[in-house]
Amino acid sequence: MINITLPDGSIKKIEKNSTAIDIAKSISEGFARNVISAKFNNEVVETTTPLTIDGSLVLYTWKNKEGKDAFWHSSAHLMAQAILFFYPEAKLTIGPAIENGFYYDFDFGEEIFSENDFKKVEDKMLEFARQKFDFKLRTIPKEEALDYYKEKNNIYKVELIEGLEDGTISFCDHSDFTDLCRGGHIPNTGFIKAVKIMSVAGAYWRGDEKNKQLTRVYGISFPKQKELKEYLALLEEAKKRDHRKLGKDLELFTFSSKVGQGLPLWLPKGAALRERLEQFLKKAQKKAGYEMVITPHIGQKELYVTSGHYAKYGEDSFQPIHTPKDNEEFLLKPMNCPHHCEIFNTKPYSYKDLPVRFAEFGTVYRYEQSGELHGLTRVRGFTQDDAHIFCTPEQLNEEFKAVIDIVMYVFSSLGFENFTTQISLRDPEDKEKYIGSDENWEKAENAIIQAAKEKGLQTTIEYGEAAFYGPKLDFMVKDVLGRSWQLGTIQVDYNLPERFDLNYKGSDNQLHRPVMIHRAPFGSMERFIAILIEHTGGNFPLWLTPEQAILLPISEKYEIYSEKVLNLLENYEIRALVDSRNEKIGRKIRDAEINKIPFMLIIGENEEREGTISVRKHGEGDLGSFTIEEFSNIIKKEIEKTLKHF
RNA sequence: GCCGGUGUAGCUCAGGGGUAGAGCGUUUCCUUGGUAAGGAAGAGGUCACGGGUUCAAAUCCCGUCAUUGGCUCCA
Repeated sequence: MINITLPDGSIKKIEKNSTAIDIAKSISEGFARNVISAKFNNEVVETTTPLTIDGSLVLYTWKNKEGKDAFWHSSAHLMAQAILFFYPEAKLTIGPAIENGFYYDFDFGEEIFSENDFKKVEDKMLEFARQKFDFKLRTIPKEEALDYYKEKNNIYKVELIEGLEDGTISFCDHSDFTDLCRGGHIPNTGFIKAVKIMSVAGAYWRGDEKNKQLTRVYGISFPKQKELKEYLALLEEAKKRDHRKLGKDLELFTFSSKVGQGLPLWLPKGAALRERLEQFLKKAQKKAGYEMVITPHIGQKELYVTSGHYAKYGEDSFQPIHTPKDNEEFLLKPMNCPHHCEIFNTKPYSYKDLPVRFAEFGTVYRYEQSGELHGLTRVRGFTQDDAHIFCTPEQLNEEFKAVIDIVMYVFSSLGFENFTTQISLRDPEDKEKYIGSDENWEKAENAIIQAAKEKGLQTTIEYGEAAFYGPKLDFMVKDVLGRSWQLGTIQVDYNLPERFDLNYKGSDNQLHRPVMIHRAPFGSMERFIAILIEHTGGNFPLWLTPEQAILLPISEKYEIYSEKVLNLLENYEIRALVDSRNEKIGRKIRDAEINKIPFMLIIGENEEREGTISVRKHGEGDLGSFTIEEFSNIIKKEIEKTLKHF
């Protein structure tokens, strides 16, 4: 007998060689039918693995993340089986579960696998699934494993096995399919009731561009057909909030192939919205002691040689602009920091002058690979809400925390609650990618970790995500399709001050190096607005939205009164417009609702007589009649709810 | 940059080797109305661009551009 401890602390005495499923059955038959994955002593085991020693066991169902992982990973095996059925020569590589579903990377050789092939693979997967093949894990000697894949000419599996310890190598079999696999499967294929191949894409072997490109097939599967339907419906809903679609519908921005890819054109409504965002931040920054500066869009190549940007990105940037005169080379600015360093350099500073904070909405240009461009979230020309703080080492901690406060203020004012904070550090394995001394890097990294801790931020640490000149604290937010984007960023930099030979005079009458903080709460106006569109679904906060109200006269007879109301609203600084189309009121309301205008003001005989407006709120309905002044108070109060003072 | 997909009216999309289609929008006229679509008539397209195959190409093939799902990259 062995003792198995369950998560609630209870201990089950059971026969040696019992399995996770056996233990689940001893709890309840119904529960056992739903158990699809298990962890024993904190390691993933098969639900059919015989347990031979005392230990703690956690059982998982579809409702747990661990259960889903096992389900989807097993589905990847099933998909590989189906694909081998049609493409026996395809070579297997890896097939993990991911956040939503799974993928499997294949080397199809000369064959092309495309969308047209999805249906037959799905059907074959379901056909196999229904046969309820058990997933069986077996450990085999390294030599045997290598021979098996060498025989099949599968260099990928051979490479994987060569990196493994003998004795830890296992294969998973189901039906006639077998695959190198470390385990974590559902009991049998019968649990998989619904499958969908989502997409196909190229993916480099081991994520390295220099390696061969494999074909990655993405799929998702569910224990019930209904859940698949719901998932697909959810995806459809998400697509409706896509900023590229809403940006077009709401006339915020556009692109022109004549202007060039990745170069957004802001339409009047979008430009006005962006302007309001800028004013909002400028106001907060002014209170926080920032000074605005303005710098040109180009700079001499030499500037970027000094900063180190040229050595790092020169080849992969927009190439230098040449003037009619010989030997003059200018670069489109990819960053504002070198310009700001030169502003700092225009006069001597005492420690009493610091910190100095230069802010600029600086438009920068970066040559992003064409395949990377994406709506407003990844573009070639964009505007950073940039600022650089030059301070003494002693001031660094306080300054950094003050910047965190601004970022949090920005995020809360715009209703971003689902963000994560990530500390991006150097890749300790690849220090060549970065400039500066180990000592300074350590100081900078510790400064960020310390400040984030003092501010109580729940951070994750990502190695290799730092900028080449310094580590960062990044604020990450997801878009509608679940992709993660960096918005706000705060960076500590000991390197550029050195490269630009920045200094200040200390109380000891000696020259010292300032520390530099780069920061952008929005990140870029383009990306921030893109994510804001997706998070709000186009229903922007009232203070930001293009039109706050629309006047809907019942008929032409009330147009004069409507114009009068419009003027009054303007006096209260309410952004409004009139729908004077020859349409019935129902139609005007419908269109205003679709256009996501927060308030609809209906104007007819009664209102003209009483000197009022009938107010209808977007998504909510009729609120009743109000005077213009009362209505302006409604707007004012609603704005105050979201827009706090910094 | 790489691997797939897509490109037809302002928008959303159907079609597909032989006269270019729908809904919405837009224009004009009728209607003057009370909280999510009033009626009628009209205008609108070198089917992304350039080559090729063919008696004939929007349709098939090749290339380019743009766009899109990934990969790589992201100062």
